[in-house]
Formats: sequence, C-alpha cells, structure tokens
Amino acid sequence: MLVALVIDADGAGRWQKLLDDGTPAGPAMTASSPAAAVASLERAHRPRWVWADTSEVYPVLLAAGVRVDRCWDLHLTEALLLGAEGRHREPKELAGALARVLGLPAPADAGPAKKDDALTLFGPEPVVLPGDTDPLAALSLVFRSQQRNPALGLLIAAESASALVAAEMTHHGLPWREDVHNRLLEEVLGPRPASGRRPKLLQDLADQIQEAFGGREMNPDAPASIVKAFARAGIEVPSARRWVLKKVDHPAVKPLLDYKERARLWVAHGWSWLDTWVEDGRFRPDYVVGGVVTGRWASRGGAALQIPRLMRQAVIADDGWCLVAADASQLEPRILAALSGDPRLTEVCGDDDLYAALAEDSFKGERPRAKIAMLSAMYGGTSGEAGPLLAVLRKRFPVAVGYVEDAARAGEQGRMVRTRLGRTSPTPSAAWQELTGGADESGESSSSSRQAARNWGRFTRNFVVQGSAADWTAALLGVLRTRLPADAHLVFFQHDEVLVHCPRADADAVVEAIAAAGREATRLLFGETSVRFPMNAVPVTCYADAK
DNA sequence: GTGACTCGCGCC
DNA sequence: AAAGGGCGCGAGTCAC
Repeated sequence: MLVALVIDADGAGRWQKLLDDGTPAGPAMTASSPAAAVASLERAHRPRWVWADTSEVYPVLLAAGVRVDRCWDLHLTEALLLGAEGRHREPKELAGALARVLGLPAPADAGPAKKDDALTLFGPEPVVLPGDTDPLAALSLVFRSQQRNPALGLLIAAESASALVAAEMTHHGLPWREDVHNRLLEEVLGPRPASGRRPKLLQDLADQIQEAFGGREMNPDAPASIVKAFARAGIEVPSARRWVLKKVDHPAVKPLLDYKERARLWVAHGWSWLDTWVEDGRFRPDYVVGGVVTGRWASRGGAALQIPRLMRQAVIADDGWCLVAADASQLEPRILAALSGDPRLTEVCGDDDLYAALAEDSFKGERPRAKIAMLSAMYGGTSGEAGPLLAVLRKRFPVAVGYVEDAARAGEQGRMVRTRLGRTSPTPSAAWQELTGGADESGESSSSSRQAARNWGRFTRNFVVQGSAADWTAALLGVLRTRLPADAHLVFFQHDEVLVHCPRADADAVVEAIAAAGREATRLLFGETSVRFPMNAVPVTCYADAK
C-alpha cells in the first residue's frame, strides 16, 4: 500500500491512499496530528510513504516517537532519474523546483523563485502543474512520473531507506562524552584559553618555531608565512605541506609539525566544536544522503565524516549499553571483483585479508605493494611505482583491470558510466567538452586537453567502484534497519562502517543482524556471486576500541 | 564587512 | 616515497 503525506506549514497533516501506479485511491484525509495518523496507518498497513523530502518530513514524525518502515522520497528519486537520463541538474535547482511544486518552503540556497510558478515536471513526457496545484495532488502526479524507469527500482528503494536511516541517526545522536573530549583537549593543548587566544601548549610551540627562525615574525597558521620563513633561512619549499616539511633539515621543522598536528585538533574538533555540536551527551550532525555524486553520503555541520581517530575515545556507550562497530573490510576491491566477475580476483577475495592474498598471488608476498597496485587501479594512480605494479595486476587480473580501464576510457570520451544499481555519473561541463572537443589545426590535441580528458577518466574510473560500494552500503543499511532489535539504533555511518548503539544483552543479535544484512546486500546487488564480503562486527564500550 | 578563493588536513 | 578517487571545514588572503 502507498500513502502520500504532506505536512502543511501549520503542522497539520494530509494524506491520501494511492494505487500502485500512484493514482489516488481514496479521499484526501486531514489530521491535526500527522504523527498520530501516521502511527495508526503504520500499525495497520505498513504502507510505503510517499513524500517530498524525508529530511523535512521524517524528523517531525521521529520527534513524536513515530517510526516508519518504508518510504519513497520524491526529491532523491528525481535526482536519480534525471541523472540516468543524462540530465543532471544543480541539486539546489532541483530542490527549489520540487519545493515549489510540492508547496514546501524553498530551501534557503535554492536560488530565486521563478515568476511563472506553473512548473513543468521532469521526465521525458512533460507534465505541467499549475502553481495552485494542491501539494497532495502534486505528490501523486510526481510519483506517477517517477515510475518511468523501472530499472532503478532497487536504487530508489535503497536511497529512500538511506534517507530514513540518516534521519534516525540524527534523531538518536552519537553518544559523545564531553568530559572525555575535554580531557583529551587538555592533554593536547593545555587548559581552555580565553576566546581569541591560543592554547598554552600551542603558544609554546609557536614561540619555539619563531625562535628557530631567528626570532622574526611569522605565523605558523599561514602556509605562505611558513614558506617565506624557510626562504629567509635559505630553504626553498614548494609548499607548507607536512610531507614536504618532513624532508627539510631545519630546527623549526619538528616544532612546526607538532604545532600543525595539535592546531588541527584545536581548530576542527576543539572546544568550540564541542560547544556547537554536542548537547546532552549526543553528537547530532545532519547527514546528506545523495550529497556526493558517487552516492556516498555527505554531512553538514560538525564534520561528521571526519572524526579524528583520537577523538573516537569520546564516543562511549551509555551505561549498560554497548556500541557494535562494524565495517566491511576492503570493500572496494571486492566490489570490483564482483562487478567485473574476474575469476582470479574473486578467488583472492576468499581471504579475509584481501591484500595479503593478492600479495601472495602476484607480489611475492609484499602486501604494501599489492595494496598500492590495487588502489592505483581503482583511483587511476600513475606516479612512482604505480605503473609497473599496475602492469603486474593487469596481467594477472585482466578482467578486473579491464573493467576500470573501460570506465576510464568512457570518461575520457565524455560518456557516462553507471554503478551497479544504476546511479549515473554526471556529464562533464560544457567547458570540458569544449576543451577536449577536437584537435587543433595540426591534428594534435593540446596537452591541457589531454590532461582534462585523463582527469575525467580518473573520475569515472573511480566512480564505478566507489559508487557501487555506496550502492552496497545503502542496501546494507536498508536491510539492517529493519532487522535490528527494537532497542538497537544505528547511530553512525561512514562510507563502509556503521555503529549500532544497543543494550548489552542485544549485542549478539546485532552482530548477527549485521552479518545477515551484509549477505543480503551482496545478494541484492550481485545475486549468487562467490565474491566474499566479510563484515567485522564487534561490540565495544568505546568506539576507539574497535579495530 | 562580505564573498570567493586557496591551502592544508581530517575521514573513507 | 608521496600520488591517484570522493568529501567538509576553517584559517588566511585578496578583491570588492
């Protein structure tokens, strides 16, 4: 059963049953409390909820204690459909257009509203909605137009489920101990300084650095100032990057590298981060599903997907609870094996440590070289030893390497590529087309043209792997959220790892649910593949104790 | 003062 | 040793 739902500006809800094809199947109903209405329909029918934007609607329901099983997110779906049609649009433009069609408040960054508020629906057969179309009716019309590509059904379901997970994660929040975070900051930086002042330990280092440079004024926070200071000391450095400075022999280097490391924590995850992002023992970032072209999630606020390893010590389960930390080990090469069907790589995937097995197979047991070779194949690395290593890989795994090289060639020629579930790479910009479009009078393409082509090829090469890995994790999340014990909550997700917060007694059940979800994700994407996708899932009290 | 830009580094 | 994919974000810098 399908039910379309809008929550009006005054907080009232309206809903309407739809037939499978999206045609209204009953009268529009009104409810002063949408949450109560949703809860009751959910109990009775477990419908798939059709709504404009999960990130707008679902938090309202969650705040009222209501969870839903399934949804169809029109906004995310439209982006997927348009992409597959080669009609990628600016996401904010899409958000603005849909908001206007569906009567939602326009996002702040949506750009100017069109004077003419009659809107043409997207899709191959344009449907024009007058500006005064009732939003509930618009839901049904947009949903119907979105049945235009059945091949994307699984991707749409996974993306919509991801949106539910994201809202639930923000709702529950990641357990975060302010006292532990404060202790870590004091160890690294000294006591909290007055605002606008450097912490004591940083200031000490800054003084040492300046002294090493002969006492001349310089700012260790400004890369240009660092480069200039070394130049005055007779040392030319191309930049102030850590790996550049590491090679320099000068007394300022050691304190400078120490300064950079500590300052990074202060700036990115210091006291002001704590003040801003942690409340009542929970870190609640906004996750942005579909925020990355490849299908990975992005986040807004709090740099949620870049929590430094050190700070994971502050992520501690509540009393009597635990965190089950799980990650898919070496996900991307396994994805490549399954995508390409390379028999020898599939065999290598039989080992829990894929890189060790790869090293044994092809690199005289040298694991680091095996890893560089595989990463170069997936990322398009060219430098240093990547070339010869890649040649070895190509010889031993021609099917797998051929797969990514085909993707690279497609990109170089400006063609689109797709992930396993059908997410489509964007088409390169008009400027790119222009630049790579043709040869000059002498029949040669310019070096900048060739470079632009190669760059886009690296992007599409990686897109098929990274994006298909995102497909896999989206499927995993969608399955997992329906299989967790009632009190267990997904509280964190980062590309290929999840954290589940649950009562200790549920830990074993959660570990088993994660393993089962991994198997099911693999089956949904690849059917009966023999590629193994091992999940490490371990109950811990503190996130830092995982791995 | 604001906004766009670069740099550098955290995560996968 | 140091270069290949995807991000967010804050400081510094410079133009307006």
